[in-house]
Parts: sequence; C-alpha cells; structure tokens
Amino acid sequence: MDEPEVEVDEARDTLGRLYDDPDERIDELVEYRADDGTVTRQHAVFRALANEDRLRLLAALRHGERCGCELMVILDAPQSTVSTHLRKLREAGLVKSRKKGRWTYYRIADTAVMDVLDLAAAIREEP
Amino acid sequence: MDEPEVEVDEARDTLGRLYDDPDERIDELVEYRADDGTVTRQHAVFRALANEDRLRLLAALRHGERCGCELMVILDAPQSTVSTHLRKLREAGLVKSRKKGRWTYYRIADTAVMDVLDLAAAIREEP
DNA sequence: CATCCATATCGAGAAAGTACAATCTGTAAC
DNA sequence: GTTACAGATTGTACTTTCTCGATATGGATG
Repeated sequence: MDEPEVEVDEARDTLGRLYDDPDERIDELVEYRADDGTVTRQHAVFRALANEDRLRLLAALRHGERCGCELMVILDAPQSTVSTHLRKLREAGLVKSRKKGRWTYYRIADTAVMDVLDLAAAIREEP
Repeated sequence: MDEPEVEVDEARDTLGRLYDDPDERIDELVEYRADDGTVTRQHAVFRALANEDRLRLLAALRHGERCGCELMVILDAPQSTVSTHLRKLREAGLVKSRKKGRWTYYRIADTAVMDVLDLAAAIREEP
C-alpha cells in the first residue's frame, strides 16, 4: 500500500509550525480519510440529486407513482430529456420503475430519499 | 402569470389516451410542481455535495474542527484546490469557518449535514 | 405481421464544473 | 515597515454533465 505524498509534503512544514511532531500528526490526519466505498456511494447519490429537473421529478413523485408522459407535464420538457433524467435517478437507486404495457411507472425507491430531500431543504444558506 | 405550454402540448394527446379529460389532468399535475425556493435550496446543497473531494473534507470534519493546512493533508491536494472546495461548502451553508491569527478553522455547520451524508450512504444502488 | 405509440438510447454541440499555478490579502513577528 | 506565511482569489485549460433531435425498441392491436 503506497500513499501519495506529493501535496502532503507541501503541508508538512506548515504543520511543523502548528505541532511538535508533524509526521505523527500527518499519520493521525490520514486516519481521518473517509472510506472509499462510502464516498463513492454518496457521490453517486448527490450527483443524481444535483439537478433542478430531477429534484422536481422527485417532488412530484412524492404524491405517488407517475408514468413518463405525466412527468413530461411536470417538467415541461421533451420526452428524451425526461427519460434521461429518470434513468439517472433509477441508476442512483433513488426511484424504481415498473412497466405496464406501453407505459413505465416511476416511484420513489425509499423513504430515505424523502428524508434526504427534507434535510437538504432545511439547511440554511450562509448569511 | 403565463405558463409555458410548448412541451405540455406534446404530452396532451398521450394523456388523452390515459384519461377522459386531459386538460383537467394537466392542471392537476401542474399542482404537483415543486416550490421554486425549496428546489433552489436543495439544488445548492446537493451541488456542493456532488464532489468526492468535498465529501472527504466533510468526513474529516466529523472528527472535529480542522484548519486549512490540515485539510490539505486529508485531500493530498494543493492549497488553492482545497481552499476552493471549502469556499463552496461554506457558501452552501454546509460548513462554518472562524479565523484565528493566520489560520482559518472549519467545522460542519449543522448536524443535519451529517444526517444527509448518512442517509445518502444508506441508499442502495440499483441492482 | 404491420402499424401505432410510450419509452429508451444515441450523438453532438452547449453549458457547467474542476484543477491548479500564479497572484493577492491580511496577520504576526521581528 | 519589512518579511514570512496561511489562506483567498483569479485566470485558464481541462473534464463532466446537460439538452434534445433523431432513431431504436418493444408491447398492443388489428
């Protein structure tokens, strides 16, 4: 296991003025590095949520299951655009879909999704 | 108050095959459109969270307040890169900062931020 | 099996976001 | 006030994401 040390070296002299033993402190900080799997999963979720159209789709789906053509009305966007957004939401695990005949119905996959949306809306912008 | 109707018109004939009165249904769907302020706030938060480096910074800050030079070690990235990420997190209201002498210390702004991170990590990817 | 139709996918130009060297700013110590 | 230094900002090349027309796919119906 090799650790990249290029930028860490740049910071070492700065830490040397803050702490008696910079190397020990660096080892400690490296312990604080996040688990890769967790970061990857969070990143996938937040990337899917970082789009106003997709947030509007999720808001609409809180009222219950909807088919694609209904969601076109919600977004007032062309079919290919809506379909692409829904695919991203599905791939991120935020919505599930079921096919019935020619129609595809979408729904929110998990109540955790609504909780994330509510919490995000509650975080106040920096004044 | 004028409603854009370009794409809605494209969907009307489809809805006409699903419902007896497509226009009434469209009005109902338009009611489901999300509040603009809420979407804007969620979007700002999720945009700030949709980056692996910034997620790693937040993960490190869960262990407590850290100064910029310590966070360079966490990310193993140059100072300007780390500073830019921290600015975006601060502007989104996810972290707060305080200056002490030449150092700036960062901390997570609200426990809601940690809740959002935990919930996102718990959402399972589509199998 | 031909046709219609809801949805999915593809491809290319446009827009948004990112990385980082260079530079600027404000504080502290001399 | 000069120097040193932590951090912020800026400019620009680079990467990713978005949009949406065109086209493909697959179920339903005659």
